[in-house]
Amino acid sequence: MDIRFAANERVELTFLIGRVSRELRRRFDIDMASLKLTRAQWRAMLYVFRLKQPTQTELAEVLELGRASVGSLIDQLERRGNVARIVDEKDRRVWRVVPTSLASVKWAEIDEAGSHVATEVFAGFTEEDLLNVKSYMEKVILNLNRANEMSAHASNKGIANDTD
Amino acid sequence: MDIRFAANERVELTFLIGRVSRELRRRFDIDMASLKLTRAQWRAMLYVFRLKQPTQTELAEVLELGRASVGSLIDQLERRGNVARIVDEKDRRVWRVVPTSLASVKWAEIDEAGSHVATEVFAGFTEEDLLNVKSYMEKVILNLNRANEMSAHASNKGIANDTD
DNA sequence: CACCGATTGTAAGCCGCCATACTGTATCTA
DNA sequence: TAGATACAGTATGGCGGCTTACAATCGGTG
Repeated sequence: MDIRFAANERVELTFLIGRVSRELRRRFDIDMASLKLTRAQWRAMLYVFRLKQPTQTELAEVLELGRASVGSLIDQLERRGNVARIVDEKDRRVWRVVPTSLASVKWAEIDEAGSHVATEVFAGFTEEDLLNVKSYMEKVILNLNRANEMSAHASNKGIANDTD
Repeated sequence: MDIRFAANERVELTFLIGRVSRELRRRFDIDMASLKLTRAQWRAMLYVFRLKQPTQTELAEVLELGRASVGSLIDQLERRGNVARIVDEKDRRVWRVVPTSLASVKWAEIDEAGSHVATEVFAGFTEEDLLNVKSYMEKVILNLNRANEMSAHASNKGIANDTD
């Protein structure tokens, strides 16, 4: 087998993944526009319902976002009447995030919108394909984590000089 | 085969792709920090070298970005001395983008940085795996395009009402 | 109790990307 | 030749996400 996947094509492949990600977000945003939600907001709502009164930090963890990002996401959702912040009795530092009754009523509809897009996006994929995609993506994440650890060590110990 | 990939899991899969994309960019950015380039800038440079004096619009096409995004990318690269804008003799509307001699000298090194990351990211992937990833991603793009066309038609003709 | 370190959330400012609206130039056509 | 139309690039402002720095609070330890 000849080298069809030279470094160059691997680079292109990372760009392709980026492109998929961007277009995916765009499609979600379009489909959810009628619900007045962006994909990021929709996703936050998803976990607000799942977690039952999560703190913002808890949300940040499951969403894999920074606390600051989640904070502004909640701001948006609060302004539009989708969630409310309620105080925690036991810890005055934290806000607990809850859906408004309005959002609860509309949730079935909102949830449906997500399923619709996801089904559309993977049209023609078999179960096996989906599992493959998942495991490929997870493997990339693992490789990235390993790389991050390595560069962290290198800078800690002053090893570095890989490209010099 | 039971339904392991319900709509819910398909949604999660789109999130996973987004996460991969974000972490990919982060890793590129870290590796290229020593070269004073972000991934987006690096990528623009790649095509500046490949295309030989492209216009900004041509760059926008190959990069699959909007013209405005490319404009500001070129601004950054120009400020840091990586590219220059030269006038087109035949059409006074356009700028042709060329690498500076400084960038040309460093290009081999810069190019290497990209290969390094891409190799790291796909460590443990066989040729077949890489081809699979590529074709899965392309299929998603196709599905997205089809969805976009459909919703465009629907809104043109006032059909819509898919989710109602 | 007093203090110190860890933790929650906010503020400010950056990057990457987008869409929209605008300027200036080119080109086609009457 | 004038006027409409198309096209290149810029300006502006928005979203999504990040980092860094900070205030308030909690919790442990002396």
